[in-house]
Amino acid sequence: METEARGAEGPGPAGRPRATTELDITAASLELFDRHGYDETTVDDIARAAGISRRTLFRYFPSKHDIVWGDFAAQVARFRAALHASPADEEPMQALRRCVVEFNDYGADAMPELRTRMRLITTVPALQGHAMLRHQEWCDAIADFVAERTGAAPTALLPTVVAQAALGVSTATFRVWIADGGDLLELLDDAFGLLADGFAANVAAG
Amino acid sequence: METEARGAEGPGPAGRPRATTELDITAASLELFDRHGYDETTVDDIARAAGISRRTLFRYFPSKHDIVWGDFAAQVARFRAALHASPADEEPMQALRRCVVEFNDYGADAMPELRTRMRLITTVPALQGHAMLRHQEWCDAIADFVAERTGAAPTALLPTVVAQAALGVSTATFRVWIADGGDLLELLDDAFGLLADGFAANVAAG
DNA sequence: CCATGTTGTGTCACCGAGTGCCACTACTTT
DNA sequence: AAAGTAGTGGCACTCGGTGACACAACATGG
Repeated sequence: METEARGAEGPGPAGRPRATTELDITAASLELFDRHGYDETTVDDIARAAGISRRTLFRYFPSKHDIVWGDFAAQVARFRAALHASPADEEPMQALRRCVVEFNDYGADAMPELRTRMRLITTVPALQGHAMLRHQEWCDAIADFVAERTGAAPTALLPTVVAQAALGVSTATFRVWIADGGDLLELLDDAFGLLADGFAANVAAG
Repeated sequence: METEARGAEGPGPAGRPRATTELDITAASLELFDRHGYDETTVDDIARAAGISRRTLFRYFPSKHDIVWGDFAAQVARFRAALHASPADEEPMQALRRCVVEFNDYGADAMPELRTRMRLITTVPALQGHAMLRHQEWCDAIADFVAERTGAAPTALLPTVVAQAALGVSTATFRVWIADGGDLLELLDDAFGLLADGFAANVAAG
């Protein structure tokens, strides 16, 4: 694939070119998961669909769970950069709110795939569990941002609590979105508004 | 074990008596995990230490992950009852705060085992992931409570967001406690104070 | 054109978690 | 003593994941 795409950029790196890409594998997997279910799809099924061997598949992804996430690390890097680039006079919680909404704005084209991915992650138990691990990097980005803005250590109580709470809010919002539909970005904006203002004002006997 | 313990209560239920208890298995497992590590301890090791067969072990616990948690479902039931019994004139977020602190008050005797358990859950990746699944019941209890108090549906945005945020706050607090020590109940009280008041007031440029 | 280094791929063997099946065991009641 | 019931253990099997090794496909240098 490097071979055909390199064009005028000169020869690619030495060695045998890669036979596929992470994106191809993820696309093939989501197709299978969506049709037959996550647990019912074996790794051999995926490898066969992607046209590679089982062993090679595990060189592209460390586990079956990770296939669903694609290149999440790159997305987190983008999120981290956006947080860091927020203007100094913007309220931290408002900056967080804005960046989270932007982070989840993949455009209308990517929405169907995003829905499939999030439906799997929020409904399949094995993936629900794994989500926590994948989200940790995302959480760390928030904790670092809050630490930077407040002057606290990234591992102190306030930054970690804000980060984990933000994760919880995101998770809940995605779950509501998958179940009831609606506009994802609007829901996220509402939910993070609640978080910034504090729940006490909004959760009252009624 | 039922056999020796039934005493004057008459004969136990028909059939062969159980050879061990969940608590015995959990105790033996924590010992092994603490000494040799979670991943390094195989299910066969645990079964041998508990004096039962591998097959029987999986009749007591659905997975190796669940062994660490013991009878968590019973604890959640207790938590749910405490929330439901909170006085009607108590602010919901304050009731939640109080109940969470009480929920984690197992007394000084149980502290070493709690530390071991929570150290495993917060540091071993496989258990970190599984924790989300186990905590879901705990989250549902909160969502139901908030729904009850606010009149919203348990699956609406506000109750789910509060519940997930509360879970995130607890997770962060436990992580700080395991890493830095201190008084767990005090930390929880502080963290849930932040959550109730809202982060905006506490997270400001400084 | 051939030799060499480099990188990716496939095959094989293996381990650990988890499950279905079935015989057996230890208790109960009649 | 016979029948019923619930728990146990062994066996074989599936599936996810890993290490080792040979092989294939590219680059470069002679």
